[in-house]
Amino acid sequence: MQAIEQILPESPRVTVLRPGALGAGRAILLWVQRAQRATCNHAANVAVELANRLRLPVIAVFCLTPSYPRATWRAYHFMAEGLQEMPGAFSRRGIGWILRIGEPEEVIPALAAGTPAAAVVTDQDPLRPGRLWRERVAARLSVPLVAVETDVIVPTAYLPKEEWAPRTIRPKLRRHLPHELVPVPEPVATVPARVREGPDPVAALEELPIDRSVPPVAGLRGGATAGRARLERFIAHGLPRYHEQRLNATVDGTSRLSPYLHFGQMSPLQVALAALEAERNGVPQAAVEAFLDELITQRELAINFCLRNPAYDQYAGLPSWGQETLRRHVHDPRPVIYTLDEFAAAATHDRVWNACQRQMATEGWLPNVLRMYWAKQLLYWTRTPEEAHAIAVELNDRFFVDGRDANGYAQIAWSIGGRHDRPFPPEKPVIGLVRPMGLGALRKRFDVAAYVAEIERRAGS
DNA sequence: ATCGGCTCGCGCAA
DNA sequence: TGCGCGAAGCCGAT
Repeated sequence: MQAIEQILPESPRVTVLRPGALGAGRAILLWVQRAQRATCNHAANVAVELANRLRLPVIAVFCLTPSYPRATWRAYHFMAEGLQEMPGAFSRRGIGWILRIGEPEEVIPALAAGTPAAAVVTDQDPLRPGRLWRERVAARLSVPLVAVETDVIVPTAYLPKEEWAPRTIRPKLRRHLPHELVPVPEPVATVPARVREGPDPVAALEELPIDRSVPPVAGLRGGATAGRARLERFIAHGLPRYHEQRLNATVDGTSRLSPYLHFGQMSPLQVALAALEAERNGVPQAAVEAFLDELITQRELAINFCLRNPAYDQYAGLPSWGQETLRRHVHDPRPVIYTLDEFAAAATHDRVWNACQRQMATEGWLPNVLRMYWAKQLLYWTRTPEEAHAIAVELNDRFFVDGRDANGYAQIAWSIGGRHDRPFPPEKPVIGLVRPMGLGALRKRFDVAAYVAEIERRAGS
């Protein structure tokens, strides 16, 4: 039997997680985990090309697991709406679909043995839970496992070290963009798979032991179709003035695509190509440049942080200068201390902060500039910076539809401890040299009172 | 209204 | 080894 390494495409996106000879299987399994979409998916392409060569069908599998840390009804509902579209979307490429409830390390090896599969192809995830799943599945499989990276524009293999700041990663990413910012092919399976198996994912949530205290967001729909509609709306209305308005929390000028990107319902490449297309159609270059810096530089810096720093969601993940300066001020008096529950209930003395927390709790989203203000204020109202960091992660992951995401962990590390940032003297009480961000910074960008009034109005109605 | 200075550490030039 | 410069700030001088 042929070794898997010999028939895979030579690509920095492809990693063999379990080497070996191809099994005498009847299908290639495509284990869908992070890239929950049927198009613009390099993992699906590798699976289809491999299967076509072996004259086998491709079957996509998704494991709906109840055990994901801090799994909420809100996030799972959004994800499940996306999963509902997948059997149809995959069938247009001749790919089958199986949805199973259970842990990947049980479901995937059992399915691979039962089918039987010649090999398993999956996507990549920079976060700890996804990496652990892949390790455990690889250990239990008896056929090869191949991971294909499809949720970054520039493959992470080109960035083997932890990057210091946007200015260090930007030129490295830029060098690769001419080669990476091109449409991906959409090969169709020549041996179609007709299998459609598994419960309706939204209905299946009823049975899962997830956190029901955080309900789905009213009026927000998950899935590739809703994501595409939002992308088109953003390109038409938000993108042309993005460079002027992205820090204005009272204008809906940001893309709000992060939940769709988080669950892989959209590909960042597809979004970037749409922005470049808009530039050819007359959208100002400065606007597109500012947007692509968020989508590519900042997003892939966050992914690099999570992939290369084992403490990405912990206090130890802050840079040493940040930890040291916070340490020096750990005994500075704090005017008031709140508990996690008081924060979660938006019950502080700060109306602006409470408005942020309220929007987060009801809409599962917050404009970027307010995420920073929100996180930085926690330093003043907790006993230690470790506690501030832990509370930020806890509330981020509980309430945001795009929680448990590399972007969130990087943004918290930036806000609280200056990761990817620099010191800002003079040294101030509590925060030391960490860049301050008070109401003044917000007022420079938008009408803060109008923002608070709008959130309080929505909460009252 | 705009501007420099404030600190730290990286990346590059020399 | 030196030098320029930076995720979204703040303060005070002009």
